[in-house]
Amino acid sequence: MQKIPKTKENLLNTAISLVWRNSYGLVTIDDICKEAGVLKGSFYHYFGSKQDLTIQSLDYFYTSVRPMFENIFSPEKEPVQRFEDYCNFVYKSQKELKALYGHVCGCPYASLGCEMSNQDDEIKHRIEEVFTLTQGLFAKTIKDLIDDGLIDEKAKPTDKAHKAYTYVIGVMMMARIQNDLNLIKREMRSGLFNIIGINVKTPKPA
Amino acid sequence: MQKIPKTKENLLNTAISLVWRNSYGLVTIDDICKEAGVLKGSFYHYFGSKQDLTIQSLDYFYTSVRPMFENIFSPEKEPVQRFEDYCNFVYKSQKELKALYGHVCGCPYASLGCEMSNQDDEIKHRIEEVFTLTQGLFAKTIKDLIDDGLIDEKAKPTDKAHKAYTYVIGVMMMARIQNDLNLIKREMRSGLFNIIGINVKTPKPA
DNA sequence: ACATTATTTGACTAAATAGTCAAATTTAAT
DNA sequence: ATTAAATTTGACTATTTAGTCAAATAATGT
Repeated sequence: MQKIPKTKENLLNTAISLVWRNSYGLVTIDDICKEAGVLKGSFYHYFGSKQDLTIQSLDYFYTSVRPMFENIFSPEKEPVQRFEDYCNFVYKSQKELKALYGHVCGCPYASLGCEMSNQDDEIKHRIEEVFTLTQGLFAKTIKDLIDDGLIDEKAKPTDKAHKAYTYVIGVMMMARIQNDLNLIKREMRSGLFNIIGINVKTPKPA
Repeated sequence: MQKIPKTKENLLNTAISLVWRNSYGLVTIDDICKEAGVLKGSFYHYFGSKQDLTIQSLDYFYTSVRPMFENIFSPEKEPVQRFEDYCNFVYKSQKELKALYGHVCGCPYASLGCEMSNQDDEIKHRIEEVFTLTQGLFAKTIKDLIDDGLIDEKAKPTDKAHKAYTYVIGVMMMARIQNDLNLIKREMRSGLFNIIGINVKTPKPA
């Protein structure tokens, strides 16, 4: 873990924030510099282009997301609880973002991927990587549900995980497009549990 | 139905095509004019801005999509068949687009909505309208499934329709991001039928 | 045929944007 | 304290982009 210069980290965080709540195409290098309070020369000292910055942002962002996800999906927890925690985490994060920026921002990987993955293979590759890892966490949890006899094992865990994750991306998209936080509250957990086959009752308090 | 001048229609179609396969932010007015073989002066004769063009494109595009959807979801057909036809239609369209442009283009409303609906309320409004209408078609079909005794009626049709449509949007996003047509083939029908509660067997030949 | 309206042309401006660079400054190492 | 490396500064260029406009051309109605 090499330490990142302050200005560089500032630019990375600013880029993530701006692209997440707006879009890749709408955010210019000037925007990022202005918001970060950094001059253009400094930007080009650390990054070769917007594409370069974006790729480094994705890597940088994932280093902060990964440990959270591994905590949420920790195998030491009850599998149902992992999905509960996941839904709560997503809702809480999106609520914070909406409070900050006035918009439901959705999934940064899905939004960026939708816009950019048919333009840039490096971006595409990184996003697919995140998708694969997250689906892996889903699959492991579903496997544990089966092993615990909590759901029946008609479908393969990886298949269920894939469908469940696809649904989650759908919810995040709809919530962003319609700028509706309640969509996440109402539809994320219930739909996810439906697809996986968990008995849907009122959620346990976090 | 007033007739649209040739040049204007050309610009509308070009804009739809370019934005669909790339993105809103990446496509410039110059791009659209160049691709359409139209000079900028003509562009501004018909449209006031890119935003104006986009809104008119959405309206124009939906006039061609709507009758197709109403045919697919015609109440005279068996309800299961409607969903079969819907899946086949989506797959076929995306296959054609991929053959033309080399990319899975996904749902134009969802992609544009993701990028633009927190920037522009008029665009957002039109996209939500399409979503509402499509979910209505889903809900009607699900209601017919219940009436025919083909699925049990635990959940409300509108609720199921909403979850089903959310899943469809998820599939379209994943297919676009990963540029993978097979995702639509493999996951669209099976996931949709699962959520709705239709017995999933091998699809009937179209 | 004539007048009116719609459309097209192409050159134009102004602003935004990406990217460069040498010199000045700060930081870190010996 | 001195040197070397890293960082910052701010002014610079070139290109792209949105948008304007008056004149020329084409289409339409009478």
